[in-house]
Amino acid sequence: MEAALDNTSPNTLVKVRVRFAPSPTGFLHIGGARTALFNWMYARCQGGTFILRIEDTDAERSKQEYLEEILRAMKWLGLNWDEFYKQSERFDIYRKYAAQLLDQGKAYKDGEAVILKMLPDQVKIFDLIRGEIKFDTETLKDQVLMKSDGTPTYSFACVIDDSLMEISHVIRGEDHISNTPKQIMIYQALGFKIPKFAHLPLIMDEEGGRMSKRTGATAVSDYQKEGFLPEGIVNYLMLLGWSPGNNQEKVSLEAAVKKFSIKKVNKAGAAFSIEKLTWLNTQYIKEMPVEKLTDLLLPFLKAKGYDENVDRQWLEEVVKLYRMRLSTLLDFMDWADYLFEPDIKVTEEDRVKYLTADKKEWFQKLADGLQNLTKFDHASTEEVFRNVVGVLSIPSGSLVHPVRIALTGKTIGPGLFETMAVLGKERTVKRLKDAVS
RNA sequence: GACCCCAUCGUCUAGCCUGGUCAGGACACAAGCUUUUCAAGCUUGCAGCGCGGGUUCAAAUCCCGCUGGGGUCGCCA
Repeated sequence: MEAALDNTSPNTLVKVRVRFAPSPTGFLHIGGARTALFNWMYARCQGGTFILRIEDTDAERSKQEYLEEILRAMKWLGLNWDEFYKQSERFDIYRKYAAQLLDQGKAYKDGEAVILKMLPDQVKIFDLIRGEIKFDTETLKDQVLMKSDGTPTYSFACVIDDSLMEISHVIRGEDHISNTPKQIMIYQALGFKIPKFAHLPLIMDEEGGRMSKRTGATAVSDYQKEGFLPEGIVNYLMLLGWSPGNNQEKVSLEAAVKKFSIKKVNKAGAAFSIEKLTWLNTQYIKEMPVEKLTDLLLPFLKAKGYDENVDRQWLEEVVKLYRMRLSTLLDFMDWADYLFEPDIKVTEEDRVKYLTADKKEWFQKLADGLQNLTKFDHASTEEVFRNVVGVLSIPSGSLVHPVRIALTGKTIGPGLFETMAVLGKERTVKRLKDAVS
């Protein structure tokens, strides 16, 4: 159905086969993840095949560590692949075709290198997103196909693999547009069928410049470490250059696949906004079941050096208390530090403002009342608190804030009585007594 | 510099193909409500078709130019 629409010759129904072809010379970049995502969505919405092809022809720069990192990030994002190839295992194939072009006189040797003669031509490529793009190959230099060391160049290996793997649509970043005419010449020399192309707009940094580590995190793994959820990242990335329509912003991968259309992808580059990503992440955290959220938080607790083997039920109570105010998983560590650290941290400013000498008596009264409780929950602690406030004839606010500081070290946070409940009687009483010296 | 791509609120976008809807939504920002604080939530507000020519009764939408931005010019991928 849709497959026929994306095809220039409507009579032949082409099976959709797309690929994401990262080079393991670095971590999976957020821009690479977007390219992978769009390829994945196109494959899935067309009932096609998504291929992961590792372009590791450069033995010097390719690292096993990076390869593993890329695979891990792809899985984490939920971008599963149907077929997997490594170019380093296919060198014989590239050599064979290089020899063929040499035999046919279409390429020549320069030392050990094999070079393709460029013929003056007008090439047109059909881009699903941009329409027809015309190039004049006259200005193109002869292209190196095989390097002196016997390994193929990017374009040569790419063309051969795309052909042999029967890639129907080459979906890649806009930075590859200028490579396309060169590759077309290789397709033609080889007598291969030319696939359709779709060049995605580039992702820019917040200022509209080129995305780099200088202006923010670029590796998918960095965002994971910062506590972003794959759902949030994927959702944000798909919104960069595409819209599901109906004014929808929050869209799951499954829902997006149902609506995806490569032709609706924008042509203009998009600036990456960490704030919108963060907002989406907040939405996913809020709707996440407490149990699952708690699971996801455990590795962060461990990384922070906090004891992750605490009572599970208690931990879930804490998570419940903070889940509505988390933008990232990492935020939880800041909120809940007072529950894991032996001592609270109070700024000098807050100490002077809230923990004044006159609070000593108030805190003592409150501590005494709380000490007598057998059941230490929201209702019972509040009852004691109201009582103390009544006896002292002070507005409750004048005690609430100092107490929050004394217990958590923070001026902000959830309701005071829920806070007391998770802190527990022993620590609550102790911190009240120790607060003012 | 050459070649190529692009252009709607500060940002992401809908609308453009098949001209005629107060140019719609979201993030951010501001205000209000709520409230023991901070968030969250709800309500409201602010803000845009880069410029200049055409074509047309009518242009964000079609055409041309300009300007601006981006990309590529490796025996890296």
